[in-house]
Amino acid sequence: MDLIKNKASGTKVDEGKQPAHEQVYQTLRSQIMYGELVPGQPVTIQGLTDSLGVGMTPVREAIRRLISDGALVFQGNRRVSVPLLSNADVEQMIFARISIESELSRRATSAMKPADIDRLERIDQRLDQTITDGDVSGYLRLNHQFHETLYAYAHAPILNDLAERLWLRFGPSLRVVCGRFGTHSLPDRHKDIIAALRAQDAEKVAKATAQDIEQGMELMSDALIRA
Amino acid sequence: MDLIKNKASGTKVDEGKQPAHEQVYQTLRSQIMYGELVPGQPVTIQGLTDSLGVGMTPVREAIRRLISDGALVFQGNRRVSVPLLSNADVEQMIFARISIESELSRRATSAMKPADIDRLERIDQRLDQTITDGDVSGYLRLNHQFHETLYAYAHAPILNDLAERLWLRFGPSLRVVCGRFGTHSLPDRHKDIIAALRAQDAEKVAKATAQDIEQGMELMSDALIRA
DNA sequence: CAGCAAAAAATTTGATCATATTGTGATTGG
DNA sequence: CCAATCACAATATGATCAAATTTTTTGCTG
Repeated sequence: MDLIKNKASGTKVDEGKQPAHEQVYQTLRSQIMYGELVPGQPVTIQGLTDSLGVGMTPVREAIRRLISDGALVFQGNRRVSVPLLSNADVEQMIFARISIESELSRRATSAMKPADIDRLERIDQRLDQTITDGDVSGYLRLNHQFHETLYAYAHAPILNDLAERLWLRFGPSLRVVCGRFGTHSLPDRHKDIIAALRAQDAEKVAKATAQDIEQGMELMSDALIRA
Repeated sequence: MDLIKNKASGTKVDEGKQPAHEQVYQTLRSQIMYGELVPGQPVTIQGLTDSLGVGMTPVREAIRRLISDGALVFQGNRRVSVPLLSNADVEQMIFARISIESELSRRATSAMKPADIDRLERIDQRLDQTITDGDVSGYLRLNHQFHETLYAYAHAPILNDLAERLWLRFGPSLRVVCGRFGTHSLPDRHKDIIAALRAQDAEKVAKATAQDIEQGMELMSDALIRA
């Protein structure tokens, strides 16, 4: 009786102790974060109830959460869609990301032991592989994982939450950039970050993080102008 | 933006315009922001359906949004409550608020015309009245209105959104501080902000904003230690 | 008669509610 | 003190109603 026919997206929504609305949220969140939904694409409740095989209440709750996250936008007449970023939006995000995420990096530095830094480096190596392979989906996932892993050591849940919120907002647009330019032109200050972590130089870590963010976001800004 | 056409007769307020879940959200948000709910207080769905007179679906959606906002917290076993802040939380909020809101102030400076600054000053005068009256609720509302009005001139919706999110989080705890110490010891760098705005000195505006934030938040931090 | 525009019907989607089901905490008997 | 049971609150579904968009029909003009 638990068998739920899953239509499109390969993520199953059955099995697990978690309530359905939580699972729907995580599924959609992941799809948005890693650019499986195109900016501007409309999102309908009934479409999701069909494709995910759950009732409308869990879907509605998940959508409300995502709207609150800024991962989806309410288009006025009861329509919901994936956000399209303006240049002004990107500019504000650059400021906010640098402010918050540099601080997260700074705080993470002293908490990281050599083994932790090794773990981060292994993620970065896998990340390099996705770049040479031109694997956009893999790149988006591992790039996020790199930053997420680093920031976790800051033990600052509120700052982390603010950062996550920003990542959700630019996820779909970042995917578009990668689709346009490929993965080869993508920035990677991760080597600098790792080196500075090894040197226990918090300011250098923060600086390298800021540069990584700025490069990535400005690439996105450039791509938006052309779109 | 669509203009709403007025019905010719009876200008009775059209409450049915907004969907119920939106109204529930706004009601709860206001109650949380202005401290009508005590930190740690449990929030139940059924209690709200009874007291607000709506079905559970709108209530559920509103609660999910507020959890995503950080205005409510999910306590694991299906329990939802108003957040209790730790000292670490407050410390992170001080950093985030100063980063974001100083920048909002900085950006607002050049956009404000003398008449706009007058409007801000009138809000501050009413705020002073609430302080001398010991009117805690009025203080919380007008203090928020002062900052909200100022930040609106920055025309930076994403930064604004981050700031609002932070205000929602500390709202209930701020109320507790006021209840403990009264309104007389509350910080007010608003005069400095207004003076700097008149001088068109963006850096001074940002600095005064940072001081206003820091004083208020550290008062809160002190109160939390004793609690 | 053709083409455009406006109006009306139909379909799609969203909002709300009532109800069934499931899981959690409390209580009471062993 | 532990465990089986009970009561209640939360989760989830489908039905129902309302709103909006799309499609079809109709009427008018050139």
